[in-house]
Amino acid sequence: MNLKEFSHRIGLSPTTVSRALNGYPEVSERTRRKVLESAERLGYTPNSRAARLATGRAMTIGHILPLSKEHEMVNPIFSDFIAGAGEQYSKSGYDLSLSVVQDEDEAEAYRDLATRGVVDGAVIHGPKVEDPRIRLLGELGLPFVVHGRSSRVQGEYNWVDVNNRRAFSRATEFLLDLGHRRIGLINGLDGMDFATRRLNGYGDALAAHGIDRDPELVFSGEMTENYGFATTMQMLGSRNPPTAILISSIIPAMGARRALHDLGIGLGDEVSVVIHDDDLSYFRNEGDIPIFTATRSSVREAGRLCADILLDTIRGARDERRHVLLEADLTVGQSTGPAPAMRHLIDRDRAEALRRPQALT
Amino acid sequence: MNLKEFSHRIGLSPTTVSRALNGYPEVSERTRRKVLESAERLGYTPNSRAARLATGRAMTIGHILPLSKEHEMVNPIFSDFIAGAGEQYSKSGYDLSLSVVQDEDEAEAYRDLATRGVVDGAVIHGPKVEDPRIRLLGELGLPFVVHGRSSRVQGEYNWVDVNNRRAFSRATEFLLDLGHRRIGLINGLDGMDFATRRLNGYGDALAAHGIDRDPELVFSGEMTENYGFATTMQMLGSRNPPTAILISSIIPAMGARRALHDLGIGLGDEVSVVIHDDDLSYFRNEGDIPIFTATRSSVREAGRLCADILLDTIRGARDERRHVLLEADLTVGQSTGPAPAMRHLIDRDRAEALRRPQALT
DNA sequence: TGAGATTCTCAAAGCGCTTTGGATAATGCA
DNA sequence: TGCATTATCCAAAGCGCTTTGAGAATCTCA
Repeated sequence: MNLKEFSHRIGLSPTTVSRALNGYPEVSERTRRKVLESAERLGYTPNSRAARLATGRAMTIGHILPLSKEHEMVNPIFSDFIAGAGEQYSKSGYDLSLSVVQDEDEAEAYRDLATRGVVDGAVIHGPKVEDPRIRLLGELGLPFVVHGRSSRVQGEYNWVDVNNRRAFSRATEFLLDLGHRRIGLINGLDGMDFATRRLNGYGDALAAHGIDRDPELVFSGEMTENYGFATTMQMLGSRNPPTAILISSIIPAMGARRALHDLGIGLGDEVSVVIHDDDLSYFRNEGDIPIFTATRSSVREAGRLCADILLDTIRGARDERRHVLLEADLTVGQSTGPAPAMRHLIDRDRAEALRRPQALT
Repeated sequence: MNLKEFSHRIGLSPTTVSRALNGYPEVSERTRRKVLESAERLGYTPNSRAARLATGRAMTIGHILPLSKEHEMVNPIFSDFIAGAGEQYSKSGYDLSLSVVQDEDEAEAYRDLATRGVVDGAVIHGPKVEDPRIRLLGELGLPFVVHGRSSRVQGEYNWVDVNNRRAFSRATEFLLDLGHRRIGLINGLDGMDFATRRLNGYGDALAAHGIDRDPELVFSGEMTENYGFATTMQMLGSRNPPTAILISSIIPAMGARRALHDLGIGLGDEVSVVIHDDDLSYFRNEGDIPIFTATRSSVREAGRLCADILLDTIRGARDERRHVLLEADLTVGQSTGPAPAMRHLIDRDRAEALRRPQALT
C-alpha cells in the first residue's frame, strides 16, 4: 500500500498523513494519533526509496571493509566496532551500508558511495600514518569520522581514538618498574597510525630509562594468532631474549601464550606479557584477576562514539569538528611479574603489590 | 550533476543516456562509448536514490545482527561470513545493509526492511532448531537464504550449511578409533540448529560403539574463550574426566588449551582435542601439522555461496529453491593422540599413522 | 530511387514520497 | 456578532531516474 491509497482510505490527504508520520507540528495530536494507529492497523509503512529521493537524504551511513589480496584477513575488531556503531544508527533511524572491496578499490568505493548518494556520511577504519581517505572525503564533501587518527594529515576532522602512545608508555613503564630491561613489542602492521603511536609510547618509556630500542625486539604485522606465535618464538629463541613482551592485541597474545607453553616458559613468571585489550566480546580478558595484564579500551564503545559524532555532524548545522581521546587504563593481571634476574632484589612487599590486581590509571 | 544536465551537456536525451549507461541494446556502440567516456570525464554518476525509486529495486541485501542483552556478544564468525558475502554483492553491483538490533526486535527489523523497501533480499544468520524467521520472510515475500538450516521448519527454502552431523560423528569416530571412550563435547548455544546436529553426530558415533552419552561431558553455551576454559576445567576436575574433547569452535579451544596448560595436562598427549574450525582469517589453524585436529569448513566461503544463491533467486525468474551442503574434512593435527590408558595397547605403527597429518575425507 | 526494415533518439509519464503555498475550518477577542 | 488569528488540511510541484510508445534518421535491397 502506498501513501496515496492509505491516506485515501483513512479520509485524509497525503500531505497530512506525511506530516503526521514525520512529526511535523502542523498537524493536531488527535489526527496524528489517528494516523499512527491506522498505519499500524492497515500495515502501512512509507517506502524509504521514495522518501530518500524526496528528501535528498539517504538516512544511511557507509562503512567500507577493505580486503587485501595478500592478507585476506578481516580485522577482528571490525565486528565489535560495527556492533557499537550500528546500535546507535538504529536508534536514530539510520541504516548502515557496508561495502566489501579490494583494498586498491577503496578510494573509488568512497567516491562511489558519495556520488551515487547512497550515504549521508562515512566512517574511516584503520587509518594509516598518512591516510589519503581523509582528504578524499573532505573533497567529496561527505561528512565523516575516523576511528583513529592520521598523524601526518593536517587539518581538522572528526575522530575517536585511544591514547595509544600513553597506553603503551604506561605499559612499558610498568614493566620497567618490575625490573624488566629487555622488552619486546609485537605491534600492528607497519604504517598503521595506531602502531606508530604505540611504538612511540614504548620508545618514550624506554628512552626515559636510558634504554636503547633494540630492533630485534620490535615486530610489526597483521595481528593473527600465528603472528604472535612466530614472533614470540623468534624472540625467545634468540641469544638475548626479552623478559617481557608488549602485545598489541589479545589475538596474537594467544599465539604468544602458545609459544611460551611450547617452550616450557612460565607466563608472568619467567616472561611477562602486557597486552592491549580491545575488549572483544568473544574474547574477554576478565575474571577476578584477568589473565593478562592489559591496557583496555572497548572498541565497541569507540563504535558508539563514532556513530554519535557522525550523526551529530550530519544533523547539526554547526560546522565544528569533534574529537574523543579515550584513555586506556592499565589493569594488572596474571601475566606480569618481576623480571627473573631481579626477583631476589625486589622488595617482597612491593612485588606483591605489583602483582595484585588494581587499576593503575 | 544530474541526468538532465549531463545529457544536455553532451547533446543527447536523458533516455539515450540512461539506456547507454544501463546497457540496453537500443543504443549504438558508438553512442554508448561516447556516453561512458563523457560520464567519466564530467564525473557524472546516476543518483541511486532516484534509480531505486524508478526501478522499484533496492539493489541491496539485508543482514541483521541481533545483540542479546545478556550475552552482548557478536558472533565471531560474523565478520568472515559478511566479508565473503559482501565480496559477491560488490561484484554484482549490490549494496549490503546491516541492521544491528536487540534480539527481541529482530522479527520487527526484518519486517521493516521488507516493507520500507530498502532491500531486495535478506540473509538469516544462526538459525535455531525451530526458527520463526524463515516463515516470516516467506510471508513477507522477501527472497532469502539461510546460513544453516532449521530442523523443525518444514517447507523448502534456500540454505547453505555444513554437514555438522557428519563432521561431528567423524570426529568422534576418529577419537574412538584412538581408543578414547570418555569424550567431552563443548558445543554451541542450546537451541541453535548447528549445535543440535553436532550433538547428534557425536551421539550417533558413541551409540555405534555402544557408549552411553554422559550428560556431564556435554556443554552448551556461547563460544567464548572463557567458556572453553571453564567447561574444560570443570570436566577435568571431575572424578571421571574425559580423555578427549570435541570443541565447536577455535575460540573456546583457546580457553581449553589454557585450562590444560594451567592444569599441567598435555594437549594431544594426555588429553586429545578435536575442534571444528571455521577457518577464521585471524585465527588460522595451519602449519605443516595444524595445531588442532579439526573438521574444517570456511565460513567465508559459506558467505560467498549464500550471496550467490540469493542473488540468483532475486534475479532468476524460476522459483526453485537451492541448497548447498558443505562437507567438513577432518584433518589430523597435533592435538590428538591415543587414549592414555590405551597407549601401550595400540599397535605402534597404527598410532603413528593416526598422528600423521592427512586428510581423512 | 523509394518502400520497408532497422537503428537510433526523444517527449512524457510515472515511481511514492516530501514540502510549499494557499484554502478552509475553528478559535479568540473585542 | 464580526473580524483577526490560529489550527488544520489540501492540491500540486518537485526529487532524479527509468521506461513506454512513438517519431526521426539511417540503412537495405530490389
